[in-house]
Amino acid sequence: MSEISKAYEPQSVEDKWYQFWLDGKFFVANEHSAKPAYSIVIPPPNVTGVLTLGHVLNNTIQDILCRKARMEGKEVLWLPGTDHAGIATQVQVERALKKEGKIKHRDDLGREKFLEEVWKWKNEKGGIIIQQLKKLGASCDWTRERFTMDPEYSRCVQRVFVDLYKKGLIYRGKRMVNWCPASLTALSDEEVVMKEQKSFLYYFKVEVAEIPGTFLTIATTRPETIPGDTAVAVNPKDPRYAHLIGKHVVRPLPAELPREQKLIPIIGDEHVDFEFGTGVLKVTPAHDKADFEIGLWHKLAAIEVIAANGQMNDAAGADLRGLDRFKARKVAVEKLTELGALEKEEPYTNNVGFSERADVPIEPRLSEQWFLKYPGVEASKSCVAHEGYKSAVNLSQKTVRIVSATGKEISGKSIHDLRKAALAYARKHRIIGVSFKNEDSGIEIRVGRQSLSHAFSHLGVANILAVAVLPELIRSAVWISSEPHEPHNPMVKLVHRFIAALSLAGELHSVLITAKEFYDGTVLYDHRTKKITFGGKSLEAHLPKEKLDTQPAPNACINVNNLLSSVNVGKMQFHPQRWAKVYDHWMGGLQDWCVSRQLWWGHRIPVWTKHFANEKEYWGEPESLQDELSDFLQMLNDSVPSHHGFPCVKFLWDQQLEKGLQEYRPDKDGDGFTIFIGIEPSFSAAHDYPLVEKIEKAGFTQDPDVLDTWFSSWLWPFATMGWPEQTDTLKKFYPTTDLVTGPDIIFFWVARMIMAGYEYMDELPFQNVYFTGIIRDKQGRKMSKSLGNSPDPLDLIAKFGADALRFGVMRAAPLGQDILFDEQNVELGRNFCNKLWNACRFRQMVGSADLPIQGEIDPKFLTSDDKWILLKLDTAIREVTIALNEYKFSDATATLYRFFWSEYCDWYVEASKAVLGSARVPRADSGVSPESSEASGATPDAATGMVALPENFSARKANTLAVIDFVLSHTIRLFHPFLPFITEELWHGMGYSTDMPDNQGGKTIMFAPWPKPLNDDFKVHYSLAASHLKTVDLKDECKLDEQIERDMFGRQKLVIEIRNIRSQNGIASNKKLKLVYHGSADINPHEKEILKLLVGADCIEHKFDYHPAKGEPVVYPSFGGKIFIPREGLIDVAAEKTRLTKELEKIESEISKVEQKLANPNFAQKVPANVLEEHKQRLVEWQNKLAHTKAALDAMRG
RNA sequence: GCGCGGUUAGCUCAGUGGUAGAGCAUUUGCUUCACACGCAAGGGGUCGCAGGUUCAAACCCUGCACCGCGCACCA
Repeated sequence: MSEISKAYEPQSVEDKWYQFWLDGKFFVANEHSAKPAYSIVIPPPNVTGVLTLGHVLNNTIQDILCRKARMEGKEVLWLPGTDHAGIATQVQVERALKKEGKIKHRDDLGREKFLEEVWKWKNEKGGIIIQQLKKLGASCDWTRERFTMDPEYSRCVQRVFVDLYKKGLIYRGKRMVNWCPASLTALSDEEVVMKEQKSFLYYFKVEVAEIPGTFLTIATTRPETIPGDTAVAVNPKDPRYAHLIGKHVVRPLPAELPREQKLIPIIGDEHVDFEFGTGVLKVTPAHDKADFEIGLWHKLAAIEVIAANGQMNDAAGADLRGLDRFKARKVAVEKLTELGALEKEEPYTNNVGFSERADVPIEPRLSEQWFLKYPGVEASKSCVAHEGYKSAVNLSQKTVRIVSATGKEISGKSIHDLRKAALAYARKHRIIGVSFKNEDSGIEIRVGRQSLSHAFSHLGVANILAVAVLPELIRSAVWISSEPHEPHNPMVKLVHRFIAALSLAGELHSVLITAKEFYDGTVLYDHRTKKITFGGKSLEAHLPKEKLDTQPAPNACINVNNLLSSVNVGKMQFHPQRWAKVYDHWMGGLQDWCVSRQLWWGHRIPVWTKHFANEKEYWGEPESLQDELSDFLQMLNDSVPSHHGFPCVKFLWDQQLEKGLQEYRPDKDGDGFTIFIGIEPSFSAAHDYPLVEKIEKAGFTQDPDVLDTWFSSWLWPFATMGWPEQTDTLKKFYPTTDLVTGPDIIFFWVARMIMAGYEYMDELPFQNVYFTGIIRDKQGRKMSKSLGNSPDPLDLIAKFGADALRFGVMRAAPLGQDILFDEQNVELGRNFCNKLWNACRFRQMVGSADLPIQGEIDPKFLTSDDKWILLKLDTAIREVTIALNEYKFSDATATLYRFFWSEYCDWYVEASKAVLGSARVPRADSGVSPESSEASGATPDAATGMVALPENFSARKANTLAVIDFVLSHTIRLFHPFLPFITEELWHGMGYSTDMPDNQGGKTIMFAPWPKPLNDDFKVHYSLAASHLKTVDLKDECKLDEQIERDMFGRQKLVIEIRNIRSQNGIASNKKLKLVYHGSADINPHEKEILKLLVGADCIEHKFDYHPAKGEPVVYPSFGGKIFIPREGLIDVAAEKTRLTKELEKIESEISKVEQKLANPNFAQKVPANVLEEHKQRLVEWQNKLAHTKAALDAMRG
């Protein structure tokens, strides 16, 4: 830092240091290191994406965590990479090609050519976001960068696909799927977003065929699907229509069909809500999920009337054929009107599913797809910790350790022991819990892995209805299980019975049940209000009143929570924890995942198929096929290294699609069947492999579909580390430590990674998940390209610097809240960097060449300011460390800001100028008046009138510099995770790196030790504490740090008061004051110098006897005496009077507040002693002030 | 419908029962020898509403209102 510019210029240092870090290989993780591991896998951004503020937030957090971990001596792996983002990328490239005029549709190029274009695009744009992350300072191990379509990664994806098939979890099925007519692909449920739509509800009538002249009126939002209706459904309990079941109606469309072809049955189905519309439902099995179910049940035909592209097909009839589905809706309404069938239409608001990507309404469509039943579900369900227990539950090896929320630890030899303890506890306290075993609903409350009945049977307790559970245990030992797909009505009934049972038992008084199967509805009995609520509503809504009347008098409280099925319980922490509930809810209602996509860009499904028209055709084939395959098998075994661990070939076959669905196959092709051959990794990716060639020669073709992008993303934590081999990287860094991501992909990604982790690594993929907020603009709107409200982070970096951007975003990002982004945040970050820069610049300027950097601090010369700032540093280190451990990044930045700016710069540095800035500094330890030059031991220079340097001056100055260096070298390290660039620059520039060992900060601040709170030895040595805390008797000895704090606080109050008087009296800031101190002994000379400096006085004259002018302002220092502030010329008596009167009012109001409290007899009686004392003390202080202020006012009158 | 957040200064937000806080914005005064990307001093709040518990409530309990989000949905 030889050339120090006045302002920090980030542009001139950032690139330099990033290159320095890369050159030094400081980001590279060593899997053979002996250091403890810390790892994060990056949520891979879309390969063709550009950096957004969301990425900035996300990756800054990860970088902070990684950099702190490095400084703590951990071996850090931050594994970066990108995602191929199937649909997004394909759409993007397609659009670009169209724009370039290369194609009108992707079919123009064909699959192979189109994919070439995508790869080209990827190779051109793929690096952009990576470069941008580097600009931000991200300390990723770039040598390990991965892409989800890297050959090795693809092999993992294929391997998993085949493996899951073999486990029976992947199947092919003809199902209702969410079809996107724009991208022409199926979507998973998660890719569909519901949007409210204003539309119309159309009422049209149909004639009952068997009873001419009788009409049914049907309400629908989708008249265009009428040609696809194959039934009309009514509720069999509906008296209006029940008698019509079994008869038929005439479907109005397509109008041109003969009447007999339009007869559809009237069926009875419980699903029909007779409150809604007219109570008559049209059933369109081919275009509605619910109707499909009804169709299955009643064996109805399905007529597809909407084609894949969203246009009506031939079956829709002459009027609608070829029309877009929305145009068709209008036309259908016109047609109904024309036929006289339309009765009315009314405005109606309903929710319609939209394709998240293409933003068009999805079409439920019958289609043959690959589905996955999720693996690893059981372990995944319970692994996320909930509020209430601290996660230290370990049921393995039959030993149990549970730490309750209260910190109380319960230990037992086994779950069994705990149950016994629970029972004993319950007997003693006569507390009752309840277990249900309900065969009908399959609902059971269990303890541990066993049902309660089983668990307690050996104790002779039969038909357990009531079982006691230790309150601390309940949260972790009881859960209610049921089939996730069961309708939850029986559960609710059960809860009612539960409450009734408790009520009758007359023992249990407050119950809180939380079970995911109840959608976390709660049952709560409040003993104060004597009210029970369930799911937020009063119990009256659920239970007959007479049951409530039996409620006993309350005196106990029990919590019952769902939980614990395995050793994984609570091992993973979500931050903030509330997302655990969202996760649980989703896990509780898992639906099979449609994993195939009708796209080109992605992992092509490694399955080859051939359809056989009949058995003969089939039997003609297999021998040769078998022979060929066994040849290849042999060949592959020879050529593939055995440790690879992949079985080479596996038949996948499926003689029939799901039987029940046959009727819905659009291509009724007789009794044919299909053989599927799944090919495992290493081969499917490369088509020139002979195996594939042979298979294809035999007439098999590869499934044209690709896998959902998330089907590759969910393997990210281990597929990036060399899985399926047990690599050293995996051994060292899996499970990863933290995952940082947005809550919007909790289902898409987080939950699925957890399941994959358990399935393939037998272990959770990460220990902590931090969910960031969503970045919004100042008005709270989501950032979006169309709104143009998303600033380019690179522009911000160019304007303010990467550190400023990081700091600004972190400061504005409280845990778990959305962030309203404003450029002012970044400006604040920039200002802060500048402050840091200048504070260091100040240190450079006051130092001199002959003084060492980071000299030893000599306790002998330590002033109270020095001690104070060291204690504040200690506090800051503690606060920042705690905040980071709790993922409270905005708290950490707030602490750093406060400490550095308000405490260090505003007070400490300013005061230190008394020592550093002027030569006329007397000895602090002399204890004599500096105004008397004889006493100070220095003689005035005859020529200048200046006092010569006391002998020990340079030692004192050096000591102050040493304290400054101590504080700065710690502060810079505390800042490093947040502000990597400027801190590296300062670390070297200030010379703090020179004393450090190479691997601990000598080369780079990245490995400098993370500051630790000052220890007792340090504090005692420097008189920051009276003695080691454990030995000190607090009663006798006033704690030193408290004394230091008090003194400093007193001085700050005094300084502020004098400054205030200056300001209120209109004394210009640049005008030096001449103060008078009136007291029995003069102020400590060192203190006096500082006071002069801080309030802008050129002298404080000590007088034993002083008669102030009328209205002369006066302040009362905490160390006694009075300080007068004389004004040359006229005193503005009125202004001073106003000031004092105002102050008086405030004092009086405070006094009355405290007095009122103290006057309350209950207060003195019930309040804790220390609080009482505090209040009394406060009263005394205010009363003192009152006296002073009154005196001052009096003086003004007199 | 169910659930989850939120409601504190003009704005963005801290604040887990004991004297209402920060940053920004704003007003005033300062080219004070680190920093005008700065220094100093001020002004500004019945803590969404209503009850309850408590000696004491922004904080705990109950209800309500409004804002945001998620899930599930009836055509």
